[in-house]
Amino acid sequence: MGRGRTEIKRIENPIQRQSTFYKRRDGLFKKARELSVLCDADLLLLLFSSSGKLYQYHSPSVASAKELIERYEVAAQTQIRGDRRLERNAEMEMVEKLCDTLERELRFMKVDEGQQYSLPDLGLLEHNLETAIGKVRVEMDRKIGAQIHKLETMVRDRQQERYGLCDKIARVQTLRGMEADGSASSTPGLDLRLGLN
Amino acid sequence: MGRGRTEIKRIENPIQRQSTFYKRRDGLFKKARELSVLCDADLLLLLFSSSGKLYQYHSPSVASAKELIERYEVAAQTQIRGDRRLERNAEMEMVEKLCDTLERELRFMKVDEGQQYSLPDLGLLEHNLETAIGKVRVEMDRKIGAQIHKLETMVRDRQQERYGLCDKIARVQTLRGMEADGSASSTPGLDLRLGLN
DNA sequence: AACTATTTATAAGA
DNA sequence: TTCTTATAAATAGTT
Repeated sequence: MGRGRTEIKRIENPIQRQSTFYKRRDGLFKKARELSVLCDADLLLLLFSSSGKLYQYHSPSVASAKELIERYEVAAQTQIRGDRRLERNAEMEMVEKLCDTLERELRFMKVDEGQQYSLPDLGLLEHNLETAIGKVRVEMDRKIGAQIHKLETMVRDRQQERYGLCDKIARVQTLRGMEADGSASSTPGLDLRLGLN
Repeated sequence: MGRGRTEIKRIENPIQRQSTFYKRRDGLFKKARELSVLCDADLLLLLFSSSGKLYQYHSPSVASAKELIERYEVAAQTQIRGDRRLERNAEMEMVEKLCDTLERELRFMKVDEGQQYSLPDLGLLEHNLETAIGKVRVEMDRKIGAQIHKLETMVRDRQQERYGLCDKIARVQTLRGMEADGSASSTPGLDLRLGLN
């Protein structure tokens, strides 16, 4: 649109890129709103400009972006059924499938007034459901463990970096002798800048 | 665009709504791609049709929707700083802030060759970081606990429903006498339909 | 799915 | 930024 055909590739001129970003961002948000209203669809649009600033839009029908993200996470798992990474989410999926099936079975039984299935069958269902939940718990523990491990690694890395610097400082101080003794116990400026109290 | 001005309100005719949904969805995705390429922006578009089907688009520059969602969660917290629900995520934010600050401090020290801060200050940083991580762990445990509780409630509800049905079955069987004795131990049809083995 | 008459978006210019 | 305008692009109604 506009004067002259536009090639779709990165705009190198930063002024022009910024201008185009504003115009097309507004256009995209408008189109998003129209689609959600016209077709009764829920939608979330997260947009990070090249400078890292966040712009977001979500359809008025949903309360928050978080709500749609949660819905997405459920739906995405269903969508990748058959994918190779399925294994990682197999337990979660199994619980969902089980609940669905159970619901369907129970509905069916209600219609037929208990003539179809025996108590042992129901017991089997119950047992399988409990097994699945056990697996979900193990998986959750595993994931939490991984996250904690990641954090610990992060801290360790920082510590190592710090120790390296401490060595440097010590060497510098040794070279200079012991003229600066009272200044080592507290540096309020740092505390203030860190804002930790 | 198109013949006749379009009012932006829900299309009541389902056929027309569906048709419009497809056309505008394609248009929106195209615009999204163009914006991300032209302006070097990262974006994520989650779209749920009125029937609940998920469509998604994310700019080629990011590996997955999950990646952008995580980035969003960080950015959104910064955005709602001052909001009341801040408290719930205070620990997470604190760790991030700490890491940022630490990085900045360390960079500064490198430039000034260890003349600015003492070892005790660095020890304080280290201690604070460890405290923050402890808090993060507690929060993670709390969240996991809540999820497990939710699942347990779900299972309990299902069990109650089942037990109610079992009573019904028992009553029906009692009324009929004991003519059906061999059929209670296994019902392969159910197993097959459940697909649990 | 395709076709077009129109409306709408926007690139360039001011 | 913001507005204006010439023109490209999207799409509503239709087949």
